[in-house]
Amino acid sequence: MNAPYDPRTVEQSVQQTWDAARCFEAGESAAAEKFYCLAMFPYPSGQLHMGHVRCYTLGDVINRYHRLKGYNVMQPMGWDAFGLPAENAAIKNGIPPARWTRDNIAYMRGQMRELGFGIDWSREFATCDPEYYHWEQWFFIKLYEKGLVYRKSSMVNWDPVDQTVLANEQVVDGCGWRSGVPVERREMPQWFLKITDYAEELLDELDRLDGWPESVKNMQRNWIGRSEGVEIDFPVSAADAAAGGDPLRVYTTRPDTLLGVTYMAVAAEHPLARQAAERSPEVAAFVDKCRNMQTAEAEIATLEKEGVPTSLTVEHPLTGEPIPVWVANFVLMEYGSGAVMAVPGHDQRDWEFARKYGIPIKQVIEPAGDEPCDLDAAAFTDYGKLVNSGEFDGMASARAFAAIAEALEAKGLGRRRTNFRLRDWGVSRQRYWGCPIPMIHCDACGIVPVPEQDLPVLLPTEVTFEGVRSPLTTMESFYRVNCPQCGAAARRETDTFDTFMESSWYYARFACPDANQPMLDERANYWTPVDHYVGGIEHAILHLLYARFFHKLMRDAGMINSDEPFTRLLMLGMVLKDGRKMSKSSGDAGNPQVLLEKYGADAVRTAMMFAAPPDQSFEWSEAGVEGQARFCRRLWNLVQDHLAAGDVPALNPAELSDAGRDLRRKSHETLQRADDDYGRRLTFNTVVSAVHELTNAVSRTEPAHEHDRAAVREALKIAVLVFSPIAPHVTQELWSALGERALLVEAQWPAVDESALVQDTVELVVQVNGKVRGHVSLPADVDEDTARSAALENENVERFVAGKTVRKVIAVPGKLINIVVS
RNA sequence: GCCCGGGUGGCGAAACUGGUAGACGCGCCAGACUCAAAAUCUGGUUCUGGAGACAGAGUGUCGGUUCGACUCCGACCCCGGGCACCA
Repeated sequence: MNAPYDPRTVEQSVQQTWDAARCFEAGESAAAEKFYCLAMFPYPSGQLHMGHVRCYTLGDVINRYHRLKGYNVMQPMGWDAFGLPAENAAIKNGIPPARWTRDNIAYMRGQMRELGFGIDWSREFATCDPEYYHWEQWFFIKLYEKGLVYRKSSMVNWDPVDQTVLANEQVVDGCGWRSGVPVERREMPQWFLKITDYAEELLDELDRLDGWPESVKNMQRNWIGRSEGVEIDFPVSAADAAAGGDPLRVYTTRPDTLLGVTYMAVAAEHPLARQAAERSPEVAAFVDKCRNMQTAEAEIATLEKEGVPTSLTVEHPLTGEPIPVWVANFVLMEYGSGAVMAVPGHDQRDWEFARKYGIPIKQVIEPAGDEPCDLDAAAFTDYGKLVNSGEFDGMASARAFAAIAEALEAKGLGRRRTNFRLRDWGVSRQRYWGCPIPMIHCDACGIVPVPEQDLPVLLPTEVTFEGVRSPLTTMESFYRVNCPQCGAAARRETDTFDTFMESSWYYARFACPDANQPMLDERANYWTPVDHYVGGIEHAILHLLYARFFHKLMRDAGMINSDEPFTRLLMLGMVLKDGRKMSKSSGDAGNPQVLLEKYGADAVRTAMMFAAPPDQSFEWSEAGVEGQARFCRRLWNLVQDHLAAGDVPALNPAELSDAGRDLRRKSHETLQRADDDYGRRLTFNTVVSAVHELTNAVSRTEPAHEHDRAAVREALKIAVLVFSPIAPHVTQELWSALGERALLVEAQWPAVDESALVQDTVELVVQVNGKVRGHVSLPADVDEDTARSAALENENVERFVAGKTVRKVIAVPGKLINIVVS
């Protein structure tokens, strides 16, 4: 290797070596501990952007580090291939989504190979492969049979541009996440997965996910949103009961304020509101207005709180007093029972509403301490002590909570209840490019699942688009079927699944991508859970929650024996360009291909790792790449110069000069520090710094003799090995140049030689009143008294101590001495 | 409004357990090599003063704890993310 460093040549040849040796093909083995390393698979949008480069480089660094540490590592890759952009491309350019997707995959796979990711390509699949979605359909039917799937007509978010239903989470600020236009509300029959059955477990298990960032767990906790409260029935007053007798049911987290209720508020869609509308034109007009407002879907949050009184009253469950019922626009039909008890004294929203409409405000809680409380200015919303509450007076809120709950339970008018904010997962999409929902609608038999032997329901790939609507809805060959039960003409479901379905279990399928009977086999239990999952912060809630849900579904179906899918989680910050998230529109600066051709994969990977710690968002700039290309070249030249100077003897620490010993200490410090940075801290930016420092130390070292040159060789080998997870190509080439015959990916991370870390002399900082005034060099095992007198003898220190009284001397062994004077 | 992060040179950042703030890199400046340029190498580079040794100031702001604070505590300002008529 006497040639000058040419990254493209080196990288191609090293990649061929890996391919020939099939280094990254993983198999189940009892010989070493398994390590499943996974980065979130990409949507095949066309080409990689810098966000992808960051994500998969981080994944690959973790992969390669764990190989060096002796694990049996598996790092797979696949494609989240269903989704809207393929359809949009088809509509725009007339290319069928399947072909567009396959072309993109081929191109992006090539880019990943060029970047040198150590991926087990034998496991690759795309979610649009029938062999994959076959099992998703199969599992959906199993869940249907278990009662975890249901069909419900419900209000949905309708995107008028994309002509499809959006999940709540796909609506951002009232607009579709892709189209950007305001969503409308429509009623439609939809398929739902009962994720709420698992709400409790999904929440509780977060406490045990020690390998997850606290911020992500918090986001999931908020999303699931557990609240502890009481469900209370307010009987309809006798005069109104004739119209239909069901009590008005509400849910509250503050039963301690029950005696402060002065009105009830129900949603416009609530049955009581409809009932009142029949009798009162004012109420009917208001209910109508609310519906229109929701259809227009403006900024709900800034909406003025409005309502109308009905002539209905209910009875207070404890006192029997009549309470007026209002229809209010701030009550959500979808949450709880669509009705609330209003306590204007102790809820700010209820307070504002009461002030606006002149409804009485009654104080039932007073501050336990000295907090201010002026019900003319605002509601008092803290917990406190009960007043004006009869037998409950004087109780603290917490005790009153229990006492009032018991009193209600005794009367049969209430019960304690845990509520969740989480809703069931609507999985139907009125789109073409997705997994067909394996159901058949028969006039006689109703819903009939597609029989197992007829799976998969294949998505036709030869289609033509007329407008945005799914071609399936007009494709007779697809939807005209005979009912599997009665044989009569029936209609196949033409909706497809939300693509979050595919990404909810792909990680398990990678363990056994060819499993046939059924979707997973015993290999899934060898590889899962994923030991380290890497991906973008934008998936902190939905994808991760759905995947956790699916894992539990697969566990309860007997296919998986763990509770959680991802043991350790690394959430990447975003790669920004001009302050915005990187995307296709970012132009050349965001195009890794240009950089790859100019500087090579090692430089691009290193620059990306060096730019910032992984969890931090940062603005990408090309400037750093050139610097890292320079560093690769320096390392290359350093190794060449070293080799050109001839052979070295076996390392003998006893023969080293001071310079040799210093270098050797630096080598082993680097090894120790990098091990911690790679394994525990996940700060790969500081690994790059550490390798730079070691390389600088080698450059500066002037070997006194051949023994020192042996220390230089050791330093170079450590630098190369430590650097290899980040820059795997150049390091492989240098590794073999340094005389190693086995591949670097098969090497073992060396143990730190503790004796090399020992220093005979240490430099102590001397401070006077906390300010650095000098340094003293002393033997490492110096006693404290000697250190003190040496510090006081320091010339510059003397100047600051002279004429003053030494009050105290603080000595931190091996670090510093602080002399306190006055 | 509530819940998380974060604020350090011209720039990206480091300082992990309270112990030399600015490692490492980018950029810039100077020098070497060169007819010249690029590349490469060497040195310098927080600010202010000083030829320099050195001194003073300095990690968003104000205050506190401590021999000693980027790090801990209290109040506040700003930036980013998440949630939000959730009863």
